[in-house]
Amino acid sequence: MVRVTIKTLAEHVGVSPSTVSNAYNRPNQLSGDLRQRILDAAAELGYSGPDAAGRSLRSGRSGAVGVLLTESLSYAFSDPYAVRFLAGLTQVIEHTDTSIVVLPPSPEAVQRANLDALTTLCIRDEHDAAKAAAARGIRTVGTAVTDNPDDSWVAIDDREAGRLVGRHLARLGHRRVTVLLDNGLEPGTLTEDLLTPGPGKVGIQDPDSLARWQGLRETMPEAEFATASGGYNSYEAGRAVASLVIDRQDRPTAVVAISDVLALGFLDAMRTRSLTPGRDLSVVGFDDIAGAEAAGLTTVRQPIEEKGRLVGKLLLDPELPERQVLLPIELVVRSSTGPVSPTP
Amino acid sequence: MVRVTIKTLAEHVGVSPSTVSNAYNRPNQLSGDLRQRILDAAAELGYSGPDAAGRSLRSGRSGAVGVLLTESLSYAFSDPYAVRFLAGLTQVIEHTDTSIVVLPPSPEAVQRANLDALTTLCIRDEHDAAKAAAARGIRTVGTAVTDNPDDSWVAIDDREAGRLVGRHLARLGHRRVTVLLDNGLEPGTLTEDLLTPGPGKVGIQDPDSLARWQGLRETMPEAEFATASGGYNSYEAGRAVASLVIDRQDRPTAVVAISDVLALGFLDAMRTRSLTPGRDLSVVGFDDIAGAEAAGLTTVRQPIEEKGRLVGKLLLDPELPERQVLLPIELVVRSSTGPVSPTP
DNA sequence: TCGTTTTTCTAAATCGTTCTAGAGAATCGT
DNA sequence: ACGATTCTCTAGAACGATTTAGAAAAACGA
Repeated sequence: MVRVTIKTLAEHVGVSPSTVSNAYNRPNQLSGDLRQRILDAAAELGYSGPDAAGRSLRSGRSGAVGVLLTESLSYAFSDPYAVRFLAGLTQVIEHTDTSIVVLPPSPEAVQRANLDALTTLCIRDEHDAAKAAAARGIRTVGTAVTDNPDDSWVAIDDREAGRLVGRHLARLGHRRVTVLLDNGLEPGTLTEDLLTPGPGKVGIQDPDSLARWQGLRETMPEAEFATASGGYNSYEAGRAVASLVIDRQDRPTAVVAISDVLALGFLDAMRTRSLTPGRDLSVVGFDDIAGAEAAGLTTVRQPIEEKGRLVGKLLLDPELPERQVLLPIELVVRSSTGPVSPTP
Repeated sequence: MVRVTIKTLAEHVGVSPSTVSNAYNRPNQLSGDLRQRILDAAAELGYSGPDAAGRSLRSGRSGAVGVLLTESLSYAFSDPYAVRFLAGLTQVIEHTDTSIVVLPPSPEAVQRANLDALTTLCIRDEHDAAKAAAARGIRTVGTAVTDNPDDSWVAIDDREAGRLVGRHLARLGHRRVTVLLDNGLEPGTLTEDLLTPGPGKVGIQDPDSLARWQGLRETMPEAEFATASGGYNSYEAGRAVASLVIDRQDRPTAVVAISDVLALGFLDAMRTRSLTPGRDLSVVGFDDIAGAEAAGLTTVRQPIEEKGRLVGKLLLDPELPERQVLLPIELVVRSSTGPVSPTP
């Protein structure tokens, strides 16, 4: 079976390839009569419209925007934050004939994908795939604040988010804080302090997370920090890492997780041990995902879906006047935090 | 700024374009020394590898597989079934340098996307986008059973799923059943019976759903059926449609929802009205999504994630021997169904 | 009716890459 | 040392479409 191309079809109808192209792309450039004849012939020959590859090569557009997110692709659909963001993104994209390419975190894949623009989410700048994305020289919408006035991004003030948490905990009297990371360490590692930047500690977190830790630290100058890693950003990881934090002599009085999923997993582990959040141990998360309210988790809310929508708009239209958007955040205090209890 | 192409780079290094291409695609076709020189020059000129469009035009491959799902794209990330399926899909795809294109339900978008293969999910064959997908003549993996031995698909026996529910309800003594659809009707419509095929009733449901209704009907020959539509396949729709079903004189004794989300929303509405599922009204769903167990929903379980994984494998490798897979299903009886209570 | 505008269609160049076939140099086995 | 094999590299033709500039025909305005 020989492939039907625009040329084949043009010959069959007796017109030039340009005209067939116009029949599909610029209907008002030819008579309705001829256009219909072309479309009929197309149906007859089984031609289903211009080939995607040829079209995007010549036109320089592909009608797709990419999302590069998380260290691992399958988290894209299991992490509530990512799902929510994507839901917002799709809302603005779905009526535009543009499709969304979900990129695996591989430089080859990023290089290979047909895209008009892309956005990155929850990925460290140092990651090879992120570097590949930057190198492609494709239009990019970020989710973190940058200095460059040419960049476009939609972000929250992560440092301020950290400060909100820090002030809250300081006011409640907390001095011993353990921080829950999602990566950079072997799962189940607990170290004194990984937050202070130093040699060998760069790139441990994505820039957003780092800023949160800085804000936290800044507003709790008198506190001692420890660091625990669940290895991944998941409910399971939060639950698993709990044993390291809870079942030790110098248990902290507060735990701050880099994300709500991690915090929710941790809360679950506390429940198992019959510990009451907010009384025996205070727990804070970030983002305010769907389950946070039900679990009574104190967290810093950000408009995740709105973030996705705004990123979507910027991806679609690079000419938008508002190219750098800082979204509002808000500390939502629930039952998982409380004043530090007198040592038993 | 002039664009750097393979040709530019080749001239700069003093080799042929073919050689540059080989440097990227067939490293063992040239000396390591020359290859390194080419890569260095690329870095210097800011060339980040072969252009995606040119490459996919020439090679005939694009390194991407598409997913066409649901009538509306944003449901893709809010419907637990779709999310779970996608999670399975990504698991097998993420280590292959292949990306996943999420297609909006528009024929233009489907036509325009650069894809090697695609799969459809929860979409009626009659939908324009589905037709466009079929017309493209691209390799397709379906999620419904077909007769054609050349097709490849991963599916469950939807008719049998319906039968499992029907037998269960019949045994419990139910004779008045209302069926909850997700589309085909204005939201909030209640009709006598839309399941019997007939003129004007074709295409009301996707084929999978239709099969479920057939199985249900088949095993409940003595029951009377009514149909209610929430308009969409969502928790909200399930809750909204409840008023139509519950607050009327001839309330049914059992409600069968085409999906668990719909059923869960319905259960929520019952709770609001202080009705006890399984006693005042029996409710059944399909799929056994994450929330079903907690809600005590009787449902027909299918291995959603596994379905996604298998579809992914078939999308990647068309030569796979197992090209038609029927997955096992199982009726999971929980507290939302019970014997029909004597009329008060 | 005649110049002007609009409509309808086309020729030819181009987008950036990969592929096939093969040339020439280097290496190998004996 | 000679034919056979392997290693490097290249020329040139696709891949399938869109775009630009413009020709020919038709419609328009006065």
